[in-house]
Amino acid sequence: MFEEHESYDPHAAQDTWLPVWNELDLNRAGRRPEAEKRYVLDMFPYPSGDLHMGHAEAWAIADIVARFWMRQGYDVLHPAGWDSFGLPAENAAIKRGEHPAEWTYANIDVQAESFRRYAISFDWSTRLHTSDPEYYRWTQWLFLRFRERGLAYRKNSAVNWCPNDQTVLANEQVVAGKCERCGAEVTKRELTQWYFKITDYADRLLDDMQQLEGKWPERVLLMQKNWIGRSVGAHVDFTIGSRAVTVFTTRPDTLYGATFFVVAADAALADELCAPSARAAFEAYRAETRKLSDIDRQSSERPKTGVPLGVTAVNPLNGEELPVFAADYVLADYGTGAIMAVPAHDQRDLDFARAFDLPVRVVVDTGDEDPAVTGVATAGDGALVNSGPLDGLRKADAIERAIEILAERSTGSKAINYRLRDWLLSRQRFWGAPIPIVHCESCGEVPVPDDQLPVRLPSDMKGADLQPKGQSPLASNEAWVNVPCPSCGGPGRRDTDTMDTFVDSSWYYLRYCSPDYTAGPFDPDAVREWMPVDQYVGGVEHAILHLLYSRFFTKVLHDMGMVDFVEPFTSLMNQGQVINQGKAMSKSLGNGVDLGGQLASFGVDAIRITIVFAGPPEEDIDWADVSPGSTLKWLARVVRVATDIAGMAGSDRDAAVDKAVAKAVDEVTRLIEAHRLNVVIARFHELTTTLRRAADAGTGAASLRDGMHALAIMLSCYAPYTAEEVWSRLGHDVRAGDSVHDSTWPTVDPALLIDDTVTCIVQVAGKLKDKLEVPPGISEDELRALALASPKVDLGGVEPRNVIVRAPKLVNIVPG
RNA sequence: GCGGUUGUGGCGGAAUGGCAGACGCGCAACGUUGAGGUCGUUGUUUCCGAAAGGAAGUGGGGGUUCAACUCCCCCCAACCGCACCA
Repeated sequence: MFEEHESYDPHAAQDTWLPVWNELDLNRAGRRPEAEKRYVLDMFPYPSGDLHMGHAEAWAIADIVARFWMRQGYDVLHPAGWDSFGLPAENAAIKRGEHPAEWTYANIDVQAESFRRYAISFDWSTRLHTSDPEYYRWTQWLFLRFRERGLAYRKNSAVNWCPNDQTVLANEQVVAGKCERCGAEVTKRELTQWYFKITDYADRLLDDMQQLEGKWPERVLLMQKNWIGRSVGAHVDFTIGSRAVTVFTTRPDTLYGATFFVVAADAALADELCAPSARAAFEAYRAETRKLSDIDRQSSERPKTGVPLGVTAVNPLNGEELPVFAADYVLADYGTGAIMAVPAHDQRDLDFARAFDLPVRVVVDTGDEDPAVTGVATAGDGALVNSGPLDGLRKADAIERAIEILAERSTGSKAINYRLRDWLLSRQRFWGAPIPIVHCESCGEVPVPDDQLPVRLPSDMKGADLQPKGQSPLASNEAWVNVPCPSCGGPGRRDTDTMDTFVDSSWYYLRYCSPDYTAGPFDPDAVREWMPVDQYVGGVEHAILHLLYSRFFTKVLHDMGMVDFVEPFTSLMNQGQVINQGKAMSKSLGNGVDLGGQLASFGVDAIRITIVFAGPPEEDIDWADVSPGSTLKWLARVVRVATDIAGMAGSDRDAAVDKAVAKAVDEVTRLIEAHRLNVVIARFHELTTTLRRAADAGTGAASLRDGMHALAIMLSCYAPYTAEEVWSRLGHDVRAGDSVHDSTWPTVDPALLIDDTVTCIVQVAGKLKDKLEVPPGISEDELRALALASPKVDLGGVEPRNVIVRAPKLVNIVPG
């Protein structure tokens, strides 16, 4: 009965509606001043070339949430910006003989255009770039405030060094002993560097996770918890010569089992303690240790090595003298860099003891075999033995008692230690925010006064000027480096390091609330309105870098009185990766899928829907398993059905259609709220089929029009162009401002959700035997009788032992 | 080694105590068409059966329950994170 249709051309729809939307500007935050605020945020992109499949997934997910909230009447902030400082720009600049800004801003323009075409509902007025002086001015300002609070400081220590990128790395940027960015093996260097004192916030970073429980992925919270690595134990003072040397231990109960003492070979302490007679051997060993890369050093299969330092340490509990060794299995920067070794109850100590033929003394009777014989240390619970005043106590009690005794003698106390290290933030590279400090012969470290910020990067350095040389390229720019000391006016030199780009990204979500604010990093009123972020979306790879740093920044800003919350991101979703043929896309495998090509073939909407329909948002998508072609077919079907319905005259209603629409809207609403974005598409398909069939039947025109409106509005979150096309065909004048993207989520009449009859399952011994259509209000007794009367229920004449009735849905008959 | 996640048709996935396999891909058939399918309809877990129907079935084993993909215990496999952190 309906006319033949021309096939739906998604690209024509894109060309039609995108310019109209740009004109209408419907995604502005603050459009609904009276409404409740919602803040949706994707982890902002790094401008490395054009958008790829990974971007397409992350932003599709966040965009659905943002648009859903807009349709629901919230005032939504969905901002756009770029994390635009960083190494790739610098490397590209060296290769091309340019300034890094050229490559960076050209890429940003490409990505911005792609985001627009990909129909992300950004409020473009928020646009920021961390490499803009207007932005990094405030990154520098924050650094200075942190420094005033003692949270940014300089120290000399052995640091992670990437020989390829020629820069230091934070602990978090070393993955399995390799540079997170380039994969080169990380080595150690002794350098003076800037640190943020994140360890001061270790406890609060742990404790405040309570607020995130259930709203952040469990595994992210666990990763952070393990990364912070809180250990409860004791500090114990041993005496070596005339000095006290403190160790950290979680097992003070095993003090009587200590048979030797170990100091980290690369710690200053080892050097200080070393007896003259042992010096030559020690220095040779230390030199060996320093040559090892982290990746070698961290292997637990490596045999234990070490050298005696020619001194002894006195155990404060029993006065025993223990030989002192320097070894590389003790870490210089964990605890105090020194340990008491209890080989019976610690595997590493036991391995060392066996290698060096040292005594093994059992002090906890765990019921296991003697570690000295088996080579397996026993870490379990048991009664203390050979331990003087601790004998007979169980492990937990012995730990407490040992600490009491130590405290009485002032040779120890309860202590908490963290695996978390301070955040090394200085980098010996060019394309980052300069550290706003001037070094002066007479005044020392002098902060650049606030009114002289930003300390701008020089614009005249390009290409080979930026070549890494072990110190920042800025150091060779004499005109930039030499400035008068802000304090005394004498000759000064700028700090030539730049900040880790993770500093930039630790506060961008605050800047988005008032991107043009000039009186501070953000307008406190705007932040009070929008923050914290209601929905944050990003990859799990940032579980311990960006997310931990941002939480730290927020807590510091809270302590400074600048924000009134302690957690920046209320809810977090980690989207999965887009892979191909079972493997991550990579150049070497040649299995990359080009987003631009996919969009050219199938259009934006088909790709967005294909991505979310492929599975739950947090699961990986294998592009080899999906079929954007069939998604496009369905979109075309929706447009056809809409066109047919738009052409139907009449005001008659169809109760079945009304019910189906109400149910679909009700379910879709709840599914989106629960982030079950893939299941929503199934409901869309079903609703489309319902409308198609009813339209073919030719009745209920008014119901069909309402139903198609509801579908268009819901679809607007997923397939913005197709939804607008449908909306327009239904008679709305989009150009005049009547856009589906300014529409309101359909309301549901609760009466329509109640069915006249319910399907009741009849089971015998838990197996399905019959289905009955019954009124929803049926009584238990009626239903029981009805079920027992079913011809499908054959009990062989035996009385049922039990009949479970869950009216009106189920009857389960348990035979006798 | 420690910690965690996941395991459902040929495939992606639905169902989180109550009809296993929604929805889609693929495959097949029928209709429409001059033909084609980016159109419409139907079928499609496996085994037995012509059919009606029956049996089995959510990685494996055990348990709780009237009832288990779902909750509990053990095992296996794959993946992820941390890894000499005292």
